[in-house]
Amino acid sequence: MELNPTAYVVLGMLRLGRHTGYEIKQLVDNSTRFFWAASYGQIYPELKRLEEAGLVEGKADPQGGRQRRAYELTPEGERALEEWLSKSDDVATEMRDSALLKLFFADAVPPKERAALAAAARERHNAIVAALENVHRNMPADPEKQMPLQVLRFGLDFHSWCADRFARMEQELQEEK
Amino acid sequence: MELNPTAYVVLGMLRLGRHTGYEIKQLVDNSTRFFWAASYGQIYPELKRLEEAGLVEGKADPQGGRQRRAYELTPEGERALEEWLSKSDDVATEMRDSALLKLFFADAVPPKERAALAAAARERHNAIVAALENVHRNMPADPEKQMPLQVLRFGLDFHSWCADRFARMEQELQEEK
DNA sequence: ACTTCCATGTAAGTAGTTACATGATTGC
DNA sequence: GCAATCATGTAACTACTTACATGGAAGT
Repeated sequence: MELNPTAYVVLGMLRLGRHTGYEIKQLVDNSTRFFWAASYGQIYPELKRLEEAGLVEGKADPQGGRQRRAYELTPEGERALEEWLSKSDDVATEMRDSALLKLFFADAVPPKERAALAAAARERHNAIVAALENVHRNMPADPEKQMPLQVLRFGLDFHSWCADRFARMEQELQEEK
Repeated sequence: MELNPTAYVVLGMLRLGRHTGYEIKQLVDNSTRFFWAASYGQIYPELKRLEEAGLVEGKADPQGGRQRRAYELTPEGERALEEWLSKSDDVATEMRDSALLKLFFADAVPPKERAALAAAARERHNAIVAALENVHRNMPADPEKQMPLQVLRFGLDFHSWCADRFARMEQELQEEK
């Protein structure tokens, strides 16, 4: 059975504990969204598909009069996740960066505007660094969650580097005007 | 009129000269694809839309018996491109990286496999560096194309940095097994 | 009372990929 | 003669976003 990466996001989050679709969305927004986002429009249908496939199991779990459906991994779901994690041959990186796209074509505008584009990109990455630092602060230390921390550190270094590199580009573009 | 970034890829490539849809695809594959890819399935319909909107103009330009349609920017197309380039408030970065996704959930697999994931990511970025160096070698020096060179240098630094950072993560993961 | 949060879901639309069909030209 | 390249295009599909509808609970 072929699952897409978003399905594994759901499986992965459920491996960390029993959760509702709503909670999965919160978890994604506080962690993987920086390299793999997911919306309700993906998560809820995906949960349904995964349940039909027998990889997760949902149970009604109302809180008071509020409807709620909590899911957990089945043994098959756990197996599917581990199998996917063990394949290191299909790792792919895709980027869609409109800042780099604009800079690429920016010979068409005056040098001042080129520098402004680089500055905007720098600011964006700085904002992400701030957001990640916030995530870091609110992250409970859990020996079972070493890898999320590793990836978070990667993300911090990554966006810091990008901010610096765009700052350098900005400088170079300012000098040549 | 609202255009998507892919439309601006087409406009931007046409600003560099008169081209066919086929040629635009080649240009994209040798340059922007690392931060903004585009397939024939996007390019040809986009050219049609842009022509209807009066931003590009296509003329039949057969080579022998082989049909061919070459496009160039209209003054309105040039204006639309410059206007887009002058807005630095809508620059967005989106990443979809299945390597980071796997690493994020990799507490579920033994340390050895975690290190293998980091190694695979490192290799991927090294391959991109090699590809970009190749692009660099085949790039003609043209004072009108300073920004493509700036962006190419950014890309080289970027993927080199990623390769190094994944190498470091790999080491850390090997030590803790 | 009002707002915010918890919670589930879907419909419509946009974006993008893949695979295919077609056919001429060039180089070996 | 054959493979690769030039060239145009579309149909089917997958992925993803946005906006909406619905309603209970908690906080202020």
